[in-house]
Amino acid sequence: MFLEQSGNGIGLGNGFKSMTINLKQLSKLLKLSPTTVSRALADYPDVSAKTRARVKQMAIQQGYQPNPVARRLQKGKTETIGIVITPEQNYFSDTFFIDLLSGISNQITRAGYELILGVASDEEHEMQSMRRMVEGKRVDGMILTLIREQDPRVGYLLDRDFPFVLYGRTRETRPYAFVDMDGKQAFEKACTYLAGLGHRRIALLNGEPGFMFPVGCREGYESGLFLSGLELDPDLIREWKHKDPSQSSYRWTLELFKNDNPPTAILFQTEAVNGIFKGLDELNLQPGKDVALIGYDDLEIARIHRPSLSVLRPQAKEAGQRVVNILLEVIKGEDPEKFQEIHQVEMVIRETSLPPS
Amino acid sequence: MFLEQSGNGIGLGNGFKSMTINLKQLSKLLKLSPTTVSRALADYPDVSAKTRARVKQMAIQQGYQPNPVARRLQKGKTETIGIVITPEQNYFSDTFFIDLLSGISNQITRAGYELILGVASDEEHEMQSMRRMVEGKRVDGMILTLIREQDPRVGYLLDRDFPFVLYGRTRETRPYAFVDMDGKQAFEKACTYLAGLGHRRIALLNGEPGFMFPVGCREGYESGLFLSGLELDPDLIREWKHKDPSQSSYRWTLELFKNDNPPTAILFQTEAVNGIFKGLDELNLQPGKDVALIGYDDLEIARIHRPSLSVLRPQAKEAGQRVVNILLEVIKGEDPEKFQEIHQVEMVIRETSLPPS
DNA sequence: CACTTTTCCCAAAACGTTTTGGAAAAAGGA
DNA sequence: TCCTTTTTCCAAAACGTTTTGGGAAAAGTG
Repeated sequence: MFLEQSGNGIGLGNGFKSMTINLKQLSKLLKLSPTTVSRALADYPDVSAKTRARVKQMAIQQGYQPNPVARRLQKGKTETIGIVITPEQNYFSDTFFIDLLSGISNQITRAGYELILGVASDEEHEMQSMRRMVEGKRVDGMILTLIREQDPRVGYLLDRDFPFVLYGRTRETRPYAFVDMDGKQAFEKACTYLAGLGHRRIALLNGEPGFMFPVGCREGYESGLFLSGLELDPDLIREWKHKDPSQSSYRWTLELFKNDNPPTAILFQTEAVNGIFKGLDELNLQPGKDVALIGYDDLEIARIHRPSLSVLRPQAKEAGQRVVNILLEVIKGEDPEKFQEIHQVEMVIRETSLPPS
Repeated sequence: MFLEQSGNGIGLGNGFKSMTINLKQLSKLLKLSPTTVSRALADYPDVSAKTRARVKQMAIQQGYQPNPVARRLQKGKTETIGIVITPEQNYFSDTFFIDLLSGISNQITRAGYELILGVASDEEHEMQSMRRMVEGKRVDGMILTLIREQDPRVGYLLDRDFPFVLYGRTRETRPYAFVDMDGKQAFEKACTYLAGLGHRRIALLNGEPGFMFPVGCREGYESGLFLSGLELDPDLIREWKHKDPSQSSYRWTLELFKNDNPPTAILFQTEAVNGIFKGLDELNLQPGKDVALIGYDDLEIARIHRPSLSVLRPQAKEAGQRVVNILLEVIKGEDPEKFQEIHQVEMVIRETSLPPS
């Protein structure tokens, strides 16, 4: 008897039985105008408490949910934020990135937003994918990860005042919003800890230059050495490659111990641990016993290996949530400069950080 | 002089300088109606070749891109497809899943669609996230991965005729579209290969029951044994846990060799390789030399380990692309029953598949 | 009672497209 | 020339919301 108009239920070409009701139908059911129903659901003060309750109850009973596409058009917002990931960089190593993504996703959902994902095979496609999102008006804001020292994405977004937040930092003088882990403080802490145990030859097997995160790690390493009264020896610093962390770190491990005065401890990103273990094994050195190890990131391998690996543990999930909350503020129009967070990194001492033998 | 109306360029609350032009403005520039411009760009035959060319050129020059939100509202489609992933299951292990996702993402972009991602911590949230996408009219179709034997998601989507495609299969009598790897054929091939080398005691370290993919693996294993005239020995079959593949497979490896008549070869999912290597090491057994190994999935560790691991290699990227192409057909209204694909799995012989010593 | 204020509701416009259903102009046919 | 067909274009409606700008009724005030 009602609902004679607006042939609903045959939305798509296929037979999807849309059992959904729209605003007009709902308002007819309530004998109210669409305006009032809309405003009742949005808790506007100019609709009486009684009708508001009535509207809300009927909405629940009918399972009404406003069509997000229509709302987006009217509001001039996509209620969507974008992220582009690159598989080539071994970034999905175990739990770290997925934890970050998990924090991001949950917070986005909580805000009623959507997360759209791009997967790009290289830097060029990464930029292309982002431009499609931005220029195609598909997102209200962008989240950037795995930041490079010179990162064209940041300049691009700054140039058009498009809202974005970095997980990480870059070399850029204009202010922007970011959430970063205090890699410097973390490596400083790990380095002074090892020095405190009596280690005098501490090596750094760092991430690939060009990316920003190894920069902080190195600063912390150098600062840790200095605070502990140790000399910096360039022979104790090596960099593994993103393309194959295990292979390159394996080779550098072997090389580090060709040194006349080899290290008694190594700091590194946990991503590279397989290669280090393999190298040490080949050299008949026992991890933890003959060489102390502290990795950055608490991956599964770190926990299950025997001896278990001491690590620096960033709170990826929390960081992801912060990134989203900040981005939502920036989208609202807040000044990005106000949102520059550096999160502390916890050190988890397990079995590979003993004094030198 | 033109463009006096519709204050463009101040879309969002922030200062994003939208340098975009909309259809109305473009049509005014061309001294044509929006209708004609829209139809020209969509290659309708009822607009002359001359004006069509003129329109297209101006569109490019002005950088016009139709607002996707407005198009979606009018077309009654979201041009979006959804996927929900669960981090708890160690699914992001290395390159496999990201390859699948990469294939999915690229194909979706090519179709002008969007991929929205949900991250759920458990089965309940997984369902919740999917329902939000489906009932909230946020997607036109769903992609499901990591399928369980009894998977409520499939029944849910079938019940409401909502378009979806599985990567994998489930126990469900009603027809549905899927792309699956031929795990059975793969394990059969690996098993007969090992038997052909002279192995008589071949173990299976399989994935956790409840999920669908170990079912095919086991079938192939049993069939391979049968074809090779070998007896099935239940003592040679063990199952690792998704929560910690390494730890559980480590324990099962030790147990397998407590057998009076231990295996000379092991078939398994590469995900569990760390635990197996560790177990063999502890037993002073050399992988490849004392025990032949073939893993399912070609992860980085398989390639870089010495000896390198022989593997069964599914073409994840291609599968991802097929999943999307099929889903787009199903969304168009094609019968899902027509799209049931089982992809062959390649065997890559490396160094861990030698005859028994 | 007359006037003002507050409460509660709604019609119409707007968001930017695509589709519908012509209509005018040009071309073809007798 | 007159009628029919084809070509080329366009005004208006529609998609489903939210927002704007009132307006009628109720309540308060003197």
